[in-house]
Amino acid sequence: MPRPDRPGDCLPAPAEVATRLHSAAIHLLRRLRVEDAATGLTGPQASALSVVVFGGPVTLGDLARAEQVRPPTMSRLVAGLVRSGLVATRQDPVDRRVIRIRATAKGRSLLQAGRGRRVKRLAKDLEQLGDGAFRALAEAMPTIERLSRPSDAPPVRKGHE
Amino acid sequence: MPRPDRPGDCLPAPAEVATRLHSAAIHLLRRLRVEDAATGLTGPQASALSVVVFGGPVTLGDLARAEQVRPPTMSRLVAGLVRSGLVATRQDPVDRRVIRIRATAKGRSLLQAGRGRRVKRLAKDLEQLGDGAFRALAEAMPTIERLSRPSDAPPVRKGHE
DNA sequence: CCATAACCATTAGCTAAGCTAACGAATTCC
DNA sequence: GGAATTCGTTAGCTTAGCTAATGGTTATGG
Repeated sequence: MPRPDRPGDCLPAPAEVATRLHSAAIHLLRRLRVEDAATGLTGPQASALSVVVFGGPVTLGDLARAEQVRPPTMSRLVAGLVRSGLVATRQDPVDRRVIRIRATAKGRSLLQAGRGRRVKRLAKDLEQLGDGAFRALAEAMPTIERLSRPSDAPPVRKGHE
Repeated sequence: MPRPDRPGDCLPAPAEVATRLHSAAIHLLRRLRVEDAATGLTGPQASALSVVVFGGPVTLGDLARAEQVRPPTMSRLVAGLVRSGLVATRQDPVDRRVIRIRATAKGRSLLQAGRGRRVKRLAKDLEQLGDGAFRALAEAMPTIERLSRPSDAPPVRKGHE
């Protein structure tokens, strides 16, 4: 078992980390998409729903910014979620240009179910990882999330749990 | 500065790691897509080209399996790469059903250029990470790649450098 | 106080990526 | 040699992204 953080071992080049992270992200999403299909949600829909569930009532523009997507794209995503009864929109009474989007009870429970399903899928692999590898992953998560967020992170609380 | 791997600190729940990894992968890809656009390649095209460049001549079916995609999808991706002159296809002389896909010189140099551009984008963030965070990320990379690959990893060498 | 500017969301129209089903060509097997 | 299998492609659909243009609301300023 290699001692990972001894001071002398050579760090990989940033170029290599960037490329491998890119490739890994693509393939990870492809794997998880299989599980997401079971919820009836696509990846982007699930991600947007997560923001709505944990971030409270939010406007479409905020949601688009949080998801790093253009307003028309988010408009269509939200339309799908409304059609499925997972979120509800309401016109803001004070500024009638904006709409407030909030999750329904159905949306909240579906998100929980999706999480359960995704976990069940990864559980096997996470078990096989061994304590060291899992710990390494857990410790890298904040860094990965920071990299995944644009340099000026929006104030919208992503609220994963 | 927190000492990260002391034995007593609590590990996060696998459910949380799974969900956060899912979300981070989505957002990371969205960020990198901006840079990929500069190469004229989309994410899936760049990923497939990477396999062809480092994996040597490969059949379409192998490529589809390596990229976890159905043959028709890969067929279209390869067609785009051929149209751009980045890969060349040739019929296998012994089994004339299969085609051999290999990278052109243009394809190899474009992949290098794309890597450089992606690195330049991430370099700023990687610098700001600090040594500890970068090291944590580097150490988690093998684990992430393992999670991103289907349980029975295909024998095709992905060869990221 | 009304006109113009700015802002928010949507519509229209495009491209890319993913899928299944069906098919043509080539190989293998009996 | 004919049937079954395998490989790749074609056809047709859905979703996700984008830009440009539009309509409705609010803010500004002369």
